[in-house]
Amino acid sequence: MDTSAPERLRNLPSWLLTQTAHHAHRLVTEGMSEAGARGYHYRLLAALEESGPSSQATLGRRSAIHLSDLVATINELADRDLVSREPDPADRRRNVITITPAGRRQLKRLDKQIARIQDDLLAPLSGPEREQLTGLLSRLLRHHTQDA
Amino acid sequence: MDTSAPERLRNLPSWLLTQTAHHAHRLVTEGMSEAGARGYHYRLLAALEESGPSSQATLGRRSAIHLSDLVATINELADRDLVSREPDPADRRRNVITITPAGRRQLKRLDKQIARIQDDLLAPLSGPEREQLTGLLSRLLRHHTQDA
DNA sequence: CATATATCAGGCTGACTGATATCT
DNA sequence: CAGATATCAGTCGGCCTGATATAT
Repeated sequence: MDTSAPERLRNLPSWLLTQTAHHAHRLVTEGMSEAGARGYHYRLLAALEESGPSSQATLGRRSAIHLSDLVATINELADRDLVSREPDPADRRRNVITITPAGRRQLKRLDKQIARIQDDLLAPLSGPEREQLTGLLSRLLRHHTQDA
Repeated sequence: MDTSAPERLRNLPSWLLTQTAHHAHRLVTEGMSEAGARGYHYRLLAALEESGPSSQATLGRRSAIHLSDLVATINELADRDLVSREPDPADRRRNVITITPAGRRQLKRLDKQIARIQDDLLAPLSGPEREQLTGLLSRLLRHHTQDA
């Protein structure tokens, strides 16, 4: 993961993207693990806090986590009492997932870690450059998620 | 992998990076698999063609592929006769890996796929914007690979 | 002796496929 | 019945750790 890679790759957008993303991912993973969490936990807790108690299916859509992975992620969070999983009396196919007070506290910790990480990640860029970058990436993401 | 994700994430650089990288990775994987290859094959063939026959250790450094994965990757390429693996008479610890004529032809095909993919990936951006993006990403990558 | 090289077994996260049972 | 929901088992690429055998 160190040396400078074949010449062909050095200015290749797909290469630059995946490599920088790898560093971003590494930083996030490290930051999350300092709080005993991982990426999926943050995404799930954030989705829960923003949208309120939800079924797992809804939560999967909102957190962009695959349903089959959601089960395990909720298990992990429920084991730590950061979320609760209750059967929905109104529709017995569903579970209602709710963030607990401890979950909100954990989310706050993770929010702080995440903010710190952005700064590490973007360290070499000026304020306007950071906005340029996020603007360009947003447009790419929109393009590739909308039409596919 | 579809809907719009928690609000917190939508403008988060680490999120934007990993998500766009995921699309990039998907496009590359699809493009490579149309030619019966995968990402590591391209990186390895490119490193080999650019630097000539090499030991596996050297190749690992040049292709940024982990030594433990190199073994399997070379196996796959050697099975298809795209590279050859010969013991080095000068240093019997080493294997000399060489790209074959078929390997060069395959590399050319992959080069074309990769070029096409960059265009898909960056479709919504203008020429100057593409340069902005690669410039910013290059600086990030340099920063995070140098000092760590 | 330490070092370099190649190999193997295995783990991890994130994303995904497919099968199944249950309920609406 | 079709459709939604939750679950479980397993795959995959990319990246990584650690152990081992061999040669320098």
